[in-house]
Amino acid sequence: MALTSARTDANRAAILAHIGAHGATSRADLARGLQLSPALITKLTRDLLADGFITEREHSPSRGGRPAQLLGLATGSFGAVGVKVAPDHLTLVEVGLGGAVSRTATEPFDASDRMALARLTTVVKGFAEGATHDILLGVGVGLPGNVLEQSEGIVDSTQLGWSQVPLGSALRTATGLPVLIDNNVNALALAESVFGAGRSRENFLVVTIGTGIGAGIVSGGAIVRGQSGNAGEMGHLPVAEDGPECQCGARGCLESLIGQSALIARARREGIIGPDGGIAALSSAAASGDHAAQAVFSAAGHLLGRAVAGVVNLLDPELIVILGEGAESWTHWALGFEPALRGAVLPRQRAIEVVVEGWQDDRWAQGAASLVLATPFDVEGVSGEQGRLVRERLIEPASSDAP
Amino acid sequence: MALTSARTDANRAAILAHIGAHGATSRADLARGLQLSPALITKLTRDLLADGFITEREHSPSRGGRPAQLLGLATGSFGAVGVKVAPDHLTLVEVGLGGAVSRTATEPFDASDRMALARLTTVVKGFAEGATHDILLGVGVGLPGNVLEQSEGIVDSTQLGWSQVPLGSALRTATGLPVLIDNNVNALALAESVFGAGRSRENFLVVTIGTGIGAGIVSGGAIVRGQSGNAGEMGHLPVAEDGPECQCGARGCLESLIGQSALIARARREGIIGPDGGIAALSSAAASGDHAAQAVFSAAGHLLGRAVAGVVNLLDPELIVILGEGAESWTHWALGFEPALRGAVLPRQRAIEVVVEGWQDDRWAQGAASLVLATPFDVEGVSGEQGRLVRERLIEPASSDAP
DNA sequence: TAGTCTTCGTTTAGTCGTGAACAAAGGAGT
DNA sequence: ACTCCTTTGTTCACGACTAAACGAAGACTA
Repeated sequence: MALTSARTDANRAAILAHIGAHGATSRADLARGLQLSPALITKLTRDLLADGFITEREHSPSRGGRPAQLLGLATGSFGAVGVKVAPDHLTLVEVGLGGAVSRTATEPFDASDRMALARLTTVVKGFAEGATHDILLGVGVGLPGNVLEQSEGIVDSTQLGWSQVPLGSALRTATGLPVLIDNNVNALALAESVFGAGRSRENFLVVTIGTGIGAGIVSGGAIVRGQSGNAGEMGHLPVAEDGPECQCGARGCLESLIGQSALIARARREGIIGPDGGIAALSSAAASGDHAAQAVFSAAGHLLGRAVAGVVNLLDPELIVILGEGAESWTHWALGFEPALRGAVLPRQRAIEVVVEGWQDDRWAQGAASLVLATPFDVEGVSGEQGRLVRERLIEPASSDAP
Repeated sequence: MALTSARTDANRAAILAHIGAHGATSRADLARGLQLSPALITKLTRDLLADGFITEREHSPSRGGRPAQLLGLATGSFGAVGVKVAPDHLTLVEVGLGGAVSRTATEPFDASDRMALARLTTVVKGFAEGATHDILLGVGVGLPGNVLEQSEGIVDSTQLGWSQVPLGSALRTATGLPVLIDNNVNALALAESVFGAGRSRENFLVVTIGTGIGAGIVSGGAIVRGQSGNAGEMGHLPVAEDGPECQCGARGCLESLIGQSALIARARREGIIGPDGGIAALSSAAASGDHAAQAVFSAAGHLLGRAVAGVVNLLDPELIVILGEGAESWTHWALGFEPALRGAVLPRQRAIEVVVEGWQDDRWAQGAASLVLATPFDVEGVSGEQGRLVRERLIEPASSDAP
């Protein structure tokens, strides 16, 4: 290893992450993309080349001047693990620096079990040990709940029935890797921001349709977390003055009207599905042309559209990304959603872009992994101690000293 | 002037601004407050002392160690002008670095007049010429509308009937000062963040009750502006499915139900005020005990409370500041607002702090002035070219070269 | 076939900022 | 009085970063 100081060099990490995210890049583009001087890029890339983290590739054709020499990541080097924690299963992925998924796994899981934490650490440890990348930068975890202490990774989640669970430290000792934990919608928003439809967008909204309705808010390029990390609770926007009582205690919350259980209840009441039928039955009924089933979705879409319109008016985003298990039946949601959104939004926003992402279950896990991959971009060390550890691994992977 | 390079030194400006905002400060506190090393503080304060911008004051009593030497601003130095533009009048203030108002003026104004721009520049120029501070750092303007180009200061405002008005360049040439323009609610939120109830708060909401309903959103210490600077349009949250048609074209917007004209219309319909009565009549009726008038306000408060609850659930702030001409009758609004807010908000937010600020008309103008005073804090040069000019004036006020 | 232009990358000299060690100035216990 | 502790402020050596000048390598022009 070069004799650079042992301290974390954020810019070295930023260069590697940039190349990982954008592919092979010239020094000049790095300087522009990272807002650093060409001089510094020269120095840092020289070190990175000497240390074997990057290699010189072909020259890109000249655009009128000296042709650029591309720099690519040394192959097979860095990866990260992402874990999605759901009440009844775990989804794990391994991704490369560019966000590409190289390996996935799904494991049964019971979050309410007494041994849930032990089970989780075992599964993650086993998965991490089979890594296809030389170096894992860390483990990202997304879960329906919020993180009380980022540094310690203590977690609260009503959906999982967890209270003050020291998930972070448990995973850290089990794997020996830095662990970053966040709300799953925030993780998804981050993934969209770095790799997805939100790339190079500074202000957008990620709306998730699952059992409930969630929102990830990206404003000015940063995820809006709020005071205690609970921002994004779109499901509890009050939309109907005298609506049904919601779990949260209030009346007329969005979720109490168009959450999964509300849709199922209505479908049962109207005899569209049997008294034991679930959301899958309702979806397939709609898919096979049942008008009543389609009406359930489009009515929900209408309400969602009006609610999203309000949020759009409030936050002025340039893009809405719609995602989640519920988006499977989006064609039918859209019938109500589109006119309601366009009709209730302020005139200048009438043409706002809406992207519906095809649903893959490992997407959430990929989002969790991007918690790790995005840390090098964190200027302000939002990710704290664990983020610093990730950056350190990016520079001195194995604490090896000799060259 | 010292032989420091002519380029803008953000940290010098930050030191001056910090002392201005917090009063005389020790070097050690500066280092902590500005997140700079004591070594750098020593160097920079030495220069600032030599240049006569700050002076050494008394020692503060020891707290167990060496007593701190306080540094204060050289008296009578820096100020800024704030202008609030309303359809029918202008409010101007001159404030010191700490935000204290030293001079105010109100001028009649007709925004729809052909000569409005000329009138505005004349008034501002005259006001700036009577400055009580040695050096004016710049002019801040708050108006109901949005700024298309910060650098050029081109302004759109439906409320003022302005389209693409080059307000910034006009004021700049008239006064020779840097000019910063922003939406008035954003300016207010900034003022709250720097000098008001939001000081040292990272996430809060400013709700304004005027002719319409506005919101300023501060998240992570920064003002949420959205893609095109139009964030904060809380008045157009859809709240009633089949509400009256709003100016914006949609149905059931919050503003169409509890905006000033809606309240007046209802009061007239119910005979609380005469067919020519305005909001003042309604307010005084409520103040003098008219139960029907009070009911109008509390019903509006109920709707506002539910809407704010939704925003609180969405953004997870720690504080709500309520402000505006309409807040005069807040005692009656509160009757509906408080239970609606506490009832519709998620349990963990039930005790969220609500601050109602006494109304002074020059508060908006003070907010506008804080656009200028806050620029030194801008790390990322959000305020752009004009912000840079403000910082330059903070360091080399009069372009004088000899010491 | 030069000459000019554009873009890329490197070198050099100097500025900005930090950590660490240290001097200064008081309080508190013995 | 003496020592120990805490906090303040300074000095010094060093790393991070940049601006500016320059060399390199192609395209375009005439």
